[in-house]
Amino acid sequence: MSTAALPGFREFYPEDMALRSWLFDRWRDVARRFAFVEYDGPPLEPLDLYTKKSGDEIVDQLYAFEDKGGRAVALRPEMTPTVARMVAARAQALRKPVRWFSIPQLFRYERQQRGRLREHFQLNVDLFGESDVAADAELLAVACEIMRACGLSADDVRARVSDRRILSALLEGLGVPSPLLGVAYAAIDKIDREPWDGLVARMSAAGIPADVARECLSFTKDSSLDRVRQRLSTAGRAVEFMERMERYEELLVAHGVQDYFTFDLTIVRGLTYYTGIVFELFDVRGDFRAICGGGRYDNLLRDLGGVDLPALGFGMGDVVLSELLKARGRAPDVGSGVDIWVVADEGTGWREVIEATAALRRMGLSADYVLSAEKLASQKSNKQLDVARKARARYALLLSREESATLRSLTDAGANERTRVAAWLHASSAQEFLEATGDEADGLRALLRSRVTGGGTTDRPRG
RNA sequence: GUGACUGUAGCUCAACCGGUUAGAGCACCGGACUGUGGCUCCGGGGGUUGGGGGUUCAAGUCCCCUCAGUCACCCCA
Repeated sequence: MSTAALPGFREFYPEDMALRSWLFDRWRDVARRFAFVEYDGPPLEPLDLYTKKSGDEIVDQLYAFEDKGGRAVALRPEMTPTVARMVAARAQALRKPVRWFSIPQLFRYERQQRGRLREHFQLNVDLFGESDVAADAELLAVACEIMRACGLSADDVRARVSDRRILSALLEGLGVPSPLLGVAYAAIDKIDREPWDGLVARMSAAGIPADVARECLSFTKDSSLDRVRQRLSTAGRAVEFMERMERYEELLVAHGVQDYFTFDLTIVRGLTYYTGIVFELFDVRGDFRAICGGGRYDNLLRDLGGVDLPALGFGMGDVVLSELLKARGRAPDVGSGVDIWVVADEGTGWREVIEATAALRRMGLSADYVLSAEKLASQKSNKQLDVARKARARYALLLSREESATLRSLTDAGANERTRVAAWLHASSAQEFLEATGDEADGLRALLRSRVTGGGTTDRPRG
């Protein structure tokens, strides 16, 4: 019996955890800037929550079992049913529009591949109670600004945007009978992955004339807003959807994210509950799976037995995005160590080191030292500095007698300064330190200010 | 769930046609040296060659099974 981690489940060593935290920080920060607030729900849910609405294929891949009370339960595979239930329960009381986000860990039992595990963390951003297309644009802007916050420009990633109502109107206009729209969707979904002859053959076998099938593929493949508008000029309802899409693009310009926007009718999202504009984020080079996907699902809350509230949202997983960031060299330098390494020098010992370290820690700095009292006594200061460098400490504080010390930068040669330890040794906060030191210890003061104001060490791009 | 390919130290890789005690770099640990530095030198720990079975005088190497990973289907958080 193996006790290794289960297939498809990850262990986060500190360097992995640093990247994950870095990513979560960016997710939360952008969501906050867009005025979304964070919520969470249960990781374990009644099995029925998913079997009722999510479709059979998702049910096949559920982590489902019977608990000790005989209940049929499942680890959550997606967040949407949970948030729909939560919003529906308080729909009357919530101020609209409702802007919520969450970072749940989700589970699916399926064979793993690169970018697809049995567990992942997924940012979910949802907006309830607003049917205006402005909400659709706002939602995509969140996703695009997250890309920007991660250092990914429109040269790296693009949003491909579609609307199934436009696609279906177009296909029907081209001569596809409405009962066969599903067949056409399936073919269009594979438009870049399979030879067209095979796709046409499959469509004609299902009853779509071969020339119509070929026209469907070639038109959707190279569709632009202008071309589609010309083609749909006579179809009344489709024109309304096109005008909505054009308005959407204007809004994206105002949000400053139009560079990321691409109109692309070949996006066919799998989930059946989408009702309007849908989008996916892809890396431009096409090396990875979709980074993010979402859209409008105006009927879901009503269908789940709740209230009738328009809704839209997206999910963005941590796996593909992390891989993309690493592959493009945009992942942060996560090897950074502590702020200060305290060194015993000139006959000082463990007592002085620990007292100084404790004071630094109370100020809010991270501080470390040679933990073994025996080694601390025997190791020369240079040996301790080597240890500090290997630990990637940013500064070393060399304690000497007369309660003074030298602050030495380990990243910036020559940036040294003397400080009187006695002045701040008993400070219990950053504020006390700043008051006690006055004009002295500029380096320490600067370090402290950068730490207190949130200038982290983990947001430097890797070279 | 189906198929193909790949598994050697924490990482990247060696090991001739099947032939002695499976090696190297990086990383880690200890020491020497160096008083503005991410050196240099010496030493050390670390492997049931994914696991099990088989063929053979002899298996990291060949065969079978299994587990894991990668890729393509399926499908898509």
